[in-house]
Amino acid sequence: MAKYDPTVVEAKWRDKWAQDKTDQVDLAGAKRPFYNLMMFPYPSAEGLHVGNLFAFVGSDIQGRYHRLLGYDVFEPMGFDAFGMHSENFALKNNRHPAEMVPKNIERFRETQLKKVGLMIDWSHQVDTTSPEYYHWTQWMFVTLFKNGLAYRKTGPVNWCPSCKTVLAAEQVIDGECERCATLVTKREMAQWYFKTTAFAQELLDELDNLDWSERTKVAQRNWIGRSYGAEVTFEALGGPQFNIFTTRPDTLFGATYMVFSPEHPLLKSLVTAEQAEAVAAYRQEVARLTEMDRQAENREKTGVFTGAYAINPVNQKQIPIWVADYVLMGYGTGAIMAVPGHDERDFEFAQKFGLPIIEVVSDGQASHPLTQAYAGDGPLVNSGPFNGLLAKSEGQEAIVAFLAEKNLAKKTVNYRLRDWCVSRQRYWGPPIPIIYCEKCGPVPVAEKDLPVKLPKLDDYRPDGSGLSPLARSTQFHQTTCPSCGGPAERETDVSDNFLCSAWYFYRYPSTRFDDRPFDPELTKKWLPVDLYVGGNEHAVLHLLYSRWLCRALRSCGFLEFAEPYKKFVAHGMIVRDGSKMSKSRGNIINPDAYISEFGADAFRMYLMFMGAYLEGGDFRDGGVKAMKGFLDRLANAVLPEGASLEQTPSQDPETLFWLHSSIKAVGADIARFSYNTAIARLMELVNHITKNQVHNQIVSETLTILLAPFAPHLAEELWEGLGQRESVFKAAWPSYDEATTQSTQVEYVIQINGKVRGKLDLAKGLTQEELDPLVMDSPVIQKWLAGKTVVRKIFVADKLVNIVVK
RNA sequence: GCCCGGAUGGCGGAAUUGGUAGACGCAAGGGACUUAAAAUCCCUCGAACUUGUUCGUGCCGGUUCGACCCCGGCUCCGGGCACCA
Repeated sequence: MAKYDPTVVEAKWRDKWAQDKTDQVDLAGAKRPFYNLMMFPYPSAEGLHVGNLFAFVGSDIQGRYHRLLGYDVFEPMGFDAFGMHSENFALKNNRHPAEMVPKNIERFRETQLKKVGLMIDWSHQVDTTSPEYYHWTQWMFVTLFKNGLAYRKTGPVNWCPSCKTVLAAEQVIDGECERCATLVTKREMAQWYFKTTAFAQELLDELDNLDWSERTKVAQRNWIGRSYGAEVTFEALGGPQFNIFTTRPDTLFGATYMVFSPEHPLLKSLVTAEQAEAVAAYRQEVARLTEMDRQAENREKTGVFTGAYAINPVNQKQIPIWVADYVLMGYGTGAIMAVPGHDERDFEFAQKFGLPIIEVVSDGQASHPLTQAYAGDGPLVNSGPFNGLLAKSEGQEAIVAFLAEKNLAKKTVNYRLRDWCVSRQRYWGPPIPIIYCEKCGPVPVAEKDLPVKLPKLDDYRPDGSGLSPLARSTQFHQTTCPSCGGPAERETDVSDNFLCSAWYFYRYPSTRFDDRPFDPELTKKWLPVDLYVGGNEHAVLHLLYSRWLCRALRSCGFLEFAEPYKKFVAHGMIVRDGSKMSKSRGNIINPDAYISEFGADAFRMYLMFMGAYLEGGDFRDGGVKAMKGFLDRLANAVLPEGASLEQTPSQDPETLFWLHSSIKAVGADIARFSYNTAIARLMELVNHITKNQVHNQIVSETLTILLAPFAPHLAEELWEGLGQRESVFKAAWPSYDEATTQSTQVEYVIQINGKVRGKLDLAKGLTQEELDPLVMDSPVIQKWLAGKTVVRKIFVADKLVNIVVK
């Protein structure tokens, strides 16, 4: 087969696959289930971008490869269509998301996704905006609420003034809104939270046992942020007791003042009359700051004395209590003991406000004024009975034990992770299924009344009032209490879009059930997901939320496993000509144009060839065309024009060597996601076949199967051309003979003092004794040995001889 | 600041355990075919010079018979965390 027309060939097989249901799997009857999941896209109006395709194709190769290995592969696709991305886009274009989103989905699916040659079982789609789906998203909420894992609380929240909604901590990136990069501010609001912190320890510990990309695990570990320390009880002079958290209880004797966070509830009762005004002013000033301002790098410390004193439990010293915004209410207890001698921040603060600095851990130098905080280890000094103990290894234990006896300290663990704020004051999301009754309080909507349908509001703009646009619909928010039947009001916020995506993969196998979110039998059979491929940008968002939800559902008795994904692989990012793709640079790749000109197969192969899949790649314009050229050569190597294929197996040792080592290498490369080298192997095999005019049925069939995961349309066409009736994906991945992959001849490298001086083509498996005379007699080596003394000879079997001379 | 990655020809990138650096491809140059071009095929392609030798995997040093690979110290780039006590 010479040059082929990808438009014709690909359309033919697309239709045939649809007609024959080639990509569908018998979920109930599958014997070797393999759940191959890719991160579902949000159907933006711009259409599928090349990053989506890069991700999908790399995942699809795994799906197709596993199918050829004999697995029943389930590779579903869906649309993550609720959320601010869709809504903001609709707002910008003055349209209604309920009209725009279905059109985008249609376009994504029909004119883009289906043309890429993904092995998707379209009979099990998920659309998070359909009531059949968000029925169960709401059920998740109700279930979590009933099991004490969802609660409502008033407190400071992250507010995006542009999106006019609150955000979860995970959605605030460098103080800015993840969606629109507007500076996030703090606002006091009543919001719904999920208790993510309830499983912080488990989520962290289990990372060690997961088969995940290491960098994803590192990101999660950082985010969960566990630190060991102690909670110590101080007493305010003539006032209440309060707790502080510290990771350095060994430095307790060095505490020269205390700091309360401006949001600390105890502050009001501590402040003295003289300082009340100053503290109130300071608190107001802090409240006005954006998150960005407050956490800005190198920002000078600010703070105000409260007038109150605390008693240090180790030595009964009275130390002043300050309020400062470098102490955060959301971490630990919102109050700290300040040890300026051994903490940089406290040191800076003490310097600025002239507070005393005491050295309690010796840095090994004789007595000297401290010019910076010393955070190293060393013997305790100025610490009464504890002097001389090694601070970190001995002092911590001893001082905590001493206080614990009086019930004034205990060892604790603190996490950076916060509970997940799930309320959103927006329109385009699943309404939170809660009803507020004056008598009964917050009551979940009865399961029989789910879903709470999102009403069609013509004016769905967020108004910044702190209430969702749904609050403007009396018809929506006025209802009756499910518990007592009295008049009640609905919650009008919708839930965070990340709730929709935290459970979608449970739904795929069970899309045909409308009386349960997921079927226990099918879930048992297909979950957890065997392989999940996606972008690392979700390392602490989607991946953490879905891990948490899995544990939550298990603790509620709905799942039998704790981790949703057996294996997660983070693919790399694509750049173009060495720089990031962006609209402003105008260097966005339009996949459709390449696909219509060179075909999906050539485009898939180029995407996989341009770099390491796990690292990402650099897209160069000529690449797709060159890849089409390779596919033409490959087609002609499989079905040579003007020649017929010999039907008996090839006897040529060189051809057999190439064939078997290609099978071995391509399989191994796919297994380790090294697609670029797998394709390079295919090129080498094609080069061998072409150069040596190998016209052989078995060679052609093998090459076709090796190609199939990468270029499925062309593989089908060639397979048919080879006289096969069934899909190539019903064939089996070829096996290879290990002995044949080992050639009998080996090139021995001869080094003199580690430098290559010659090569000898000899039989494999020679012993040092056999090889030695051959090496020593070879003229090239003789030349180098002349006038030298051989000191030593290093022999590496089947590889090299290194002669060390003087 | 702390924690992860990474740096290899003109370019994208290979190198499975410390053992031939530059696989595979792109671009470029030369040639064949052609009236010509396109397409295709063949050859060359890290650098330097004395043409068979020296140098060469971000920089400096070390270990080793031998280092892109291991160790110590840096520089730059990408990512994560960051006033988290």
